[in-house]
Amino acid sequence: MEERCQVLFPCSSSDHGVDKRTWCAAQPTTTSSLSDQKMKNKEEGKPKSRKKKEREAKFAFQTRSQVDILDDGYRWRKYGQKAVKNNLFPRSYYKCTQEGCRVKKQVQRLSGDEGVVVTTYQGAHTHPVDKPSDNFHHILTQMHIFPPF
DNA sequence: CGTATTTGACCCGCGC
DNA sequence: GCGCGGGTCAAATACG
Repeated sequence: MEERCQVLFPCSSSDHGVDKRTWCAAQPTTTSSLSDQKMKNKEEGKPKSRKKKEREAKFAFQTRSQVDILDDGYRWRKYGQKAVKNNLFPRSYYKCTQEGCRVKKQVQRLSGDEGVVVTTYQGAHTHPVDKPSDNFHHILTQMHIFPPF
């Protein structure tokens, strides 16, 4: 099956006032220190390990595809799904199954444009891709993005 | 039986 | 201070 994913446009700040600016949050600003550590343990307050939490590079792009999950060659494990406001379709959260690789990605299908899927990547992989996908590489090329993917 | 997905609970930052 | 919106965990379930 060849899911033809046509990249529409990356999330650039040079918008024309479209309602797609919410995805451009790739700013390294210390927006908020995510508590990626154990948050469940409220018993232990461990006030340590409070370092600067610089945000990982995050970039998003939209594609026109029939399937939500684009095959970029990596293996992802779904760890969450939440419904966002102003969107009829839920947003899916994925994590790279590679050990030590904390790359996250979220997929969101736009309501209104059912064929449009927004994919947001966060972080860089520590391991090379095992199953290269020419399709995904083509998308990155169109976006002028060439990370160590 | 091991691994991935599902799904509700939980947590946190922010706006009011 | 509280409620909302968004992000993550983890137990249960599905699937090979």
